[in-house]
Amino acid sequence: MAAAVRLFHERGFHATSMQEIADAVGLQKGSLYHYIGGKEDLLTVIMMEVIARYNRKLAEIRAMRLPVRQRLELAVREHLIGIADNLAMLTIFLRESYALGPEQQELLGAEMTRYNTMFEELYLEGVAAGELRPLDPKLVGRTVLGACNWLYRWYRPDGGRSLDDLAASVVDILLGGIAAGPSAC
Amino acid sequence: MAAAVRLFHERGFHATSMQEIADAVGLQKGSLYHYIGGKEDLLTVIMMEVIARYNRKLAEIRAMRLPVRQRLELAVREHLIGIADNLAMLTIFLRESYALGPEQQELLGAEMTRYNTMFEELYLEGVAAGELRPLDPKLVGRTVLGACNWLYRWYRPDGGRSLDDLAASVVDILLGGIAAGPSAC
Amino acid sequence: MAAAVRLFHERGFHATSMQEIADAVGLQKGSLYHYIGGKEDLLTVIMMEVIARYNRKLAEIRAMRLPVRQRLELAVREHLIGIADNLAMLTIFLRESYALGPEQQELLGAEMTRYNTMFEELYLEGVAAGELRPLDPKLVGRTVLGACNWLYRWYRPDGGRSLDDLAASVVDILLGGIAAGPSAC
Amino acid sequence: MAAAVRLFHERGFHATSMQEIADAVGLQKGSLYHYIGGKEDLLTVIMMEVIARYNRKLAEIRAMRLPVRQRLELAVREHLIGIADNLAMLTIFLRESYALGPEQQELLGAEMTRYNTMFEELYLEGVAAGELRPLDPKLVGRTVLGACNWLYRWYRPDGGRSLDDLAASVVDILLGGIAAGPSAC
DNA sequence: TATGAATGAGAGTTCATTCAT
DNA sequence: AATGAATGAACTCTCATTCAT
Repeated sequence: MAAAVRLFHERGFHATSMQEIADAVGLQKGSLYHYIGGKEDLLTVIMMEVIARYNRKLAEIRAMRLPVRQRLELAVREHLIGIADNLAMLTIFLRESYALGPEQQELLGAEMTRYNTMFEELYLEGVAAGELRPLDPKLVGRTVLGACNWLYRWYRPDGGRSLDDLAASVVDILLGGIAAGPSAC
Repeated sequence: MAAAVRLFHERGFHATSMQEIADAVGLQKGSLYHYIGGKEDLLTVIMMEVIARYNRKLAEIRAMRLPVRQRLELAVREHLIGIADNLAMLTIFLRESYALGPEQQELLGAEMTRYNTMFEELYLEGVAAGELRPLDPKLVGRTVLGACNWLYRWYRPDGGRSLDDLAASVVDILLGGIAAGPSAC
Repeated sequence: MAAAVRLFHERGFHATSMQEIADAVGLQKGSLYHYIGGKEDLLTVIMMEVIARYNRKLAEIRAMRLPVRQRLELAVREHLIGIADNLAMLTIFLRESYALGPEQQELLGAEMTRYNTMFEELYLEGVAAGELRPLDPKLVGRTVLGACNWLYRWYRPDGGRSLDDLAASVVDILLGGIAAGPSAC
Repeated sequence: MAAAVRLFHERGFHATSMQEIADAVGLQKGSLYHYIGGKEDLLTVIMMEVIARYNRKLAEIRAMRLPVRQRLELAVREHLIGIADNLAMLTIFLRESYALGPEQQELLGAEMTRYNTMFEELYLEGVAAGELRPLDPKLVGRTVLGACNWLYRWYRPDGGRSLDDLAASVVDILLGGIAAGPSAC
């Protein structure tokens, strides 16, 4: 599994052969099939693990006893950190989802919708509390989360700046916008 | 080419065979090699075309005689519309970039950096003019553009709302943030 | 095809690899797939060819202007000769039918039922004409045809006796029985 | 063994994996090798058991104090009943014999020849007694026994008619032939 | 007696690409 | 300009069997 995550991340799902995975764990490729159902299974397991973790985390955050705006900020921050801290798994998750078969894609899609919905509800709560601007919630979710997801495309852990700083900055951008002054308010 | 774009979009690069492309254009698969250098060439051409178009467009926008904030808004809007209007090509561009060989990836990366740099410079111009908040320009670029790029994952043209509206809303979110009141100002 | 027939006959369907077929025709095994859909296709084609030929032949014989008993004798004789003359194909047909997938088996089964039904009708015609004993027609068909089919298990073309003789003898056994005297008459 | 018989019958020898046999008996597949020498051994044992049983039975029948024609009728009847009553084993026996290695096939072939020879001798005894028509004994054996063997291809135990009836009818066909009147006598 | 990890050979199949025509 | 036969390497996956425990 760890080997698969590493290889799928480095070379991509299609470009990784079972032979390479087997080599990485010092087994014959046939031997892998004692542990897994097949190559796609490996991907499915990774994917499901990621989304489950994310859904769990977001549910926790929503339930916290904090002002809604702080909870939303936390949600965004944790989303970002979740990517940066598990760059390999999340790169696979975000990049290879269309490599799954239709059924698995549907399952995955349903879980992802759950995540989006939770985020939208959190946002709506913030709007109701007067802490967030009233906008199309779906669009907010997609825009904010999309901005975060893009992280996997450029974040490299060996960067100088701390991850917390970075997350804080992104949160600032998304919450406050980039426009100056009253124009956006 | 058009056939390749359609098929790469629908099925993905790896899942599309030369046979399918040949079928789509009514040729034998061997005959394709009179027109193209190979499968990866096809992808490269699509990719390069997209990024060239984007670079050209952004250069134009930057050079316009408009207040910088309007130019930046336009840049974001055009970025979004460029995706939505060429969903197939841009899906391929954003999704399949790692299917390219290392050299092509480098070439492509250089062009993409150019685009990002232009955007960052535009942003910086806005900061200098006092129209945009002073933030890490790289991060702003990546966040704003990332939010836009995510569009390819969920935008479907048959939606009820107009594309212009949608673009305007996204611009509003990114420029103004989602937080309410003076807190973000 | 001819190579497949020979190899399937000699070694059996499962024991014949695509590699061996490819070797037999001087091609790479991948090259076979320009001509066939797969290994099972090869078998299906052989099977369908055999049963079609048999159905055609029996329909012809039934329609002949001959006394019904002669037509039935001819049917049995031709059934036998058809096996002996195409021992390879008929061995495959009779021995490997369960190697087909369920759908192909059903198709094949339907055609085989057609053959049996034609034979039963011919028999019934003979009964109506008073030329054949009235017995359960299904059982007659299965018994007579089963006796013939068994030929593929022991007939070897290099035997001394002529095939016509042999067929005549089997016809005699099946029509006249093996019991002596009036007991069976 | 019972599990193997069932599975070989249902799916065929090649289509049955050791895993499936192990599952059927609630063992791990490695554990099977404490009891058997291998997959082919399993088949060999089944085969040998069948032919031994048949040889024993036919020897008994030959030795009975009955008119030869009755003994021959009995032999045919028991041959049929032996198939119908042990459809799984006999299907395997009659269908999978070519799945054996050459040596086992030779051993098996020798035993089968013994059976045929006994049958031919019984027939010859009947001819000598004037109770059976003088015909080529080898051909009689192959034809009569072939007709019987075919039973495994169509007999299904849940049929309405009794097995005894069926056997009697087949015996009648084979002994008396299907032709009417003196023509066959 | 039983496990189950591991083997290793081989299966059928796919596919981008080449090239003589 | 186009064919289509052919390649050859790579692919995922299966399976009977072995063996240390």
